Amino acid sequence: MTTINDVAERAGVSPKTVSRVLNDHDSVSARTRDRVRAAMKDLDYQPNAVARSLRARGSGSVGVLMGDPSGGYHTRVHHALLLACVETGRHLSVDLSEGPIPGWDDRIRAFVEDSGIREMILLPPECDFGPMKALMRELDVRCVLISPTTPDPQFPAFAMDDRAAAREVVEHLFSLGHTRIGHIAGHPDHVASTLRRNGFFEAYAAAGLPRPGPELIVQGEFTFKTGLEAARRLLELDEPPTAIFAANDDMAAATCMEAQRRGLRIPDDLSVVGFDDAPIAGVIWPSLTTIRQPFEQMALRALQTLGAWSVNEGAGKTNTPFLARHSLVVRESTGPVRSGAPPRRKT
Amino acid sequence: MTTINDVAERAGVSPKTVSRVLNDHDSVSARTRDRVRAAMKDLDYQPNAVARSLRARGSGSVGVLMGDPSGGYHTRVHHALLLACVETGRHLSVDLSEGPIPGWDDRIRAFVEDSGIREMILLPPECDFGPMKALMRELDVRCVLISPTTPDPQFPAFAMDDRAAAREVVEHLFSLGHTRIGHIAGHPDHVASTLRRNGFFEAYAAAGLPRPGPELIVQGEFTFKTGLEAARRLLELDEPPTAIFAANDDMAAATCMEAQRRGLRIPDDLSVVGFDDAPIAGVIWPSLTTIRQPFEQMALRALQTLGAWSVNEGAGKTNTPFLARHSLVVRESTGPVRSGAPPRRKT
DNA sequence: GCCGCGACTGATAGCGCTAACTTTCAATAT
DNA sequence: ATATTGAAAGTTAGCGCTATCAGTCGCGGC
Repeated sequence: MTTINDVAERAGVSPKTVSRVLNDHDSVSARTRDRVRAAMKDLDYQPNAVARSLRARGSGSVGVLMGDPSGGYHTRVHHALLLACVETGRHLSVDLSEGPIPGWDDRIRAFVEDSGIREMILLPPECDFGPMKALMRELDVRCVLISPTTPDPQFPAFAMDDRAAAREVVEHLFSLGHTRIGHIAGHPDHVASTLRRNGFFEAYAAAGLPRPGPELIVQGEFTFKTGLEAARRLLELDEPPTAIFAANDDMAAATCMEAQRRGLRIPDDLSVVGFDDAPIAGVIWPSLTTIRQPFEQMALRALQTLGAWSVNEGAGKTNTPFLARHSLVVRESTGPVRSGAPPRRKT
Repeated sequence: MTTINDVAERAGVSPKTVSRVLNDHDSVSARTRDRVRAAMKDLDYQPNAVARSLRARGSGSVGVLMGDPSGGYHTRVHHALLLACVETGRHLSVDLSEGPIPGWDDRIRAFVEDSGIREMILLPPECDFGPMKALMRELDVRCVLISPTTPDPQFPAFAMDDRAAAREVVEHLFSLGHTRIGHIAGHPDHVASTLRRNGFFEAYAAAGLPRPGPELIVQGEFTFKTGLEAARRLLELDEPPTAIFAANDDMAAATCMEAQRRGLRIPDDLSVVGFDDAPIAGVIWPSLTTIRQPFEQMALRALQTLGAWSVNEGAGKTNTPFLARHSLVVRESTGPVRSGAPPRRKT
């Protein structure tokens, strides 16, 4: 292993000067700098990040806490974070978060100290957990929040605009001629559910159409099973909707399955839209029209914010999260409303 | 921040003695040890892992490379690894692996050196990538392989017994009275596909039943879409199978959807079995009977092997991977064969 | 011609921890 | 009682890097 001393010796300068070159510090004459650079290249020198961390009291890694990945949400954020880390030249340290079980704080403390973490990304649900945020402040770890339920003036936050996205979904369906649209709402405990439902209504209001009746709004819980039941209720209405907007992809997939079980063809007899662009959306048949959450953008902005922290201490901390730009992904599950013959029904 | 010196001073001993207590080294008298322990507790002392890493030339973190998570495979391994890390008191550093693009080796090198990684888990497809393994040896990083296609005598490997698992699936179906079973094979490039199909045949041989004809074996590619097409071909046979064993859960889910579209009820008219216990398996309706891959066990054994490396240098390196114990998860998609009326068909 | 100034560089001392070596000292052997 | 142990503790010297402070050197102003 070549050290800074080897480089110094070869370049005929002191180690400190090499260090200066490494960090673009102070004033180093062009000639010396070139000589040092050459020596580094000759010796194939790689600065030892661990030694640096010791001095600097903190590695260049960002920490992130991951919970149960089955929802797919964490997985996608995780991937986006990895991409963002590549972009910003960092590395990612991951620890398991198992909720506020006894001793959770000691584990986090150990995680932060062992990994030399000075920056952390907090995802749901940790980003809304007060004691966690307090611990971060105590450990003097810079934090950003991703999709918090309630923003915190102490930390910058990044989220997407659920309301606007839902509105776009409905406008897309309007443009295909649908006006009788059912909505399968998400779990009542999640703000996202409310925002998406509000967006749904808002689109109607903006288009000057009458607000859909309560029979067209069915409560789900983000799961496939509740989606199945909700779809059943919508499709058994005397006047069933020609399109269904589910608050996530699992429920949308369930809707497709239930509809197909009843002999309806998608999108000819029924259009279906999901939300999230979860893996299932691209994989089932017909593939789902859905909203792609802008994970990549949120992750990149989050890391950039952390990087710029020292420069403008406290900038970006605000009550309103930065809203990243989502996109509507139109796939096979939506099509023009079939005028004329009403959808075949089959009990 | 309290250091080892603070503890030493408080306990009235030298720093080295504190270090000895910390690492259970050498001989320290019980009285001194207790005194040091007390001092550590009093001062709420946490050893600085970064400083340790500097001396020890390597942190306590394990590295893992993650690719595209959409298949769900990486996600589940990742979660299992986190659990195993908690168990073995380690931390996980993750980097993105984007295949052999130019400069991949420099990135890996930087990852290993920046994070002070001396241990690494190689997942598919990296675990079969020769240059990657060569780089690991060059960097003197201890590696274990998870589910390699071809084992490598240089590194311990952990996998599951695909053949035996497939056989169990078929035996489960036998026990429900099914004898005419269709198989949707996986992507021909994956060994797992071959192993699972071999297990399928083996069960017939072991039961003394005639080997199923070629019309009952349909090639898929592990995707939902190919599963749909394969299921269609099986269900349109003149004498359709009463059960279908798909080589993964996506294709099994597709089979369910296709069957339901044709008016077949699951499991009354058709039993379906998947493989992997992917998230989709528990989420769709009916939930899938499937094989649970023993990720947790593989991950734990992998980390334990890394931990025991120094003790018995080279132990565990063998040509045959350690086979972790899978399990058959019986859910709602399998049931006894309906004797009497043949399944209703609907074109 | 000497002083002082600024640009550049080097010696030194750690960051917190541990390995190798040395010292201390009580218990035993002679 | 003295030599001989060896367990128990301390001393010293770094791991690789960087901050502090103290130089060195050339150059213009008085």
